[in-house]
Amino acid sequence: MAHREDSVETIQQEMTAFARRARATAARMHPELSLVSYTLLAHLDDQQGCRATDLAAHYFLDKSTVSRQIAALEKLGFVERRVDPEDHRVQVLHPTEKGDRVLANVTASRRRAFHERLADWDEEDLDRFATYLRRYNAAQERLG
Amino acid sequence: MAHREDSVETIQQEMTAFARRARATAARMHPELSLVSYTLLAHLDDQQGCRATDLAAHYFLDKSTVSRQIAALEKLGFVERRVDPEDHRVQVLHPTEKGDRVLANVTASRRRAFHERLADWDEEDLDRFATYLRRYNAAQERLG
DNA sequence: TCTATTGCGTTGTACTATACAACTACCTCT
DNA sequence: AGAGGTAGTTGTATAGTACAACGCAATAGA
Repeated sequence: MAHREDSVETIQQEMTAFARRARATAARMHPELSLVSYTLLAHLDDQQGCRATDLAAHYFLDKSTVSRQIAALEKLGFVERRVDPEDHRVQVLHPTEKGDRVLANVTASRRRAFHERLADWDEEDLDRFATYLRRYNAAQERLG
Repeated sequence: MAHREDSVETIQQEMTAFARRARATAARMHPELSLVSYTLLAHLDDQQGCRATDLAAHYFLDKSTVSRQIAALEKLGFVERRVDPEDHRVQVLHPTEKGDRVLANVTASRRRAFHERLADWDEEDLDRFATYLRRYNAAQERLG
């Protein structure tokens, strides 16, 4: 009973602490691509291109936010727009070659940072932690 | 080997997804107190009052940021300043009664949300997850 | 004791991320 | 053809943040 309460309390505190720090840490370590830009660019890469609207829906962002983020990424030469010939309202977004390079660098660097943080964890703990996080995020998505 | 990689990749993805969403979720659920205000106010409550400089150091925030956050909390009537009679440069910050009430409400509501998300977890998983999060955050702090 | 340095906090300025609302351009259905 | 919906942009506003310049108080050194 008390134990359950305590664990939830700790989870809350640690998740909160992490959330508070995350953006600033990411910005410090990867100045060339903010956490949000990184996520969007990675999604484009992953999906082999998609629409701004899809990004907005997937990340619960306003379309205006996505529009500006994409405009910034385009200005940096990391993303290009291809107007859909079937529907001229639609722009399919793709990473450019330069965007791919930067994305690969940041991904590698993020991966290094995570590996470093988790260096002394054994495989079983890593696996469990990954599973817990996935489960937690799924629950949060489900419950809003 | 591959397994280790996969787990780290998942942890990275899920932590990133969580970080991206956290502030907006918090703001939606607790409009009266942002994630940062909440954290600062909770710290004051916890420490039985402290200085702006201490908050800045503890949360790796610029002193100007803290100054403005505190000003906002004061304007809302959630925090009061008591000039240290020993050192007139120093203001010791305390939650007001109203601040305590709001803090208690938000804390309770956050706690409910976490309990809801974690409702179907058994005690052992909760305990492990809490431990992992603590370990992860400690490593991140240690490694910058 | 006078001065120089340090520490605490505020204010000016700038930037990023974000939302909401109004708008344009385009598409689809009747 | 007109109505209504969809994709994306732009205007406006807000929050959170940092950095730099400042003012005031305290303290250490000559």
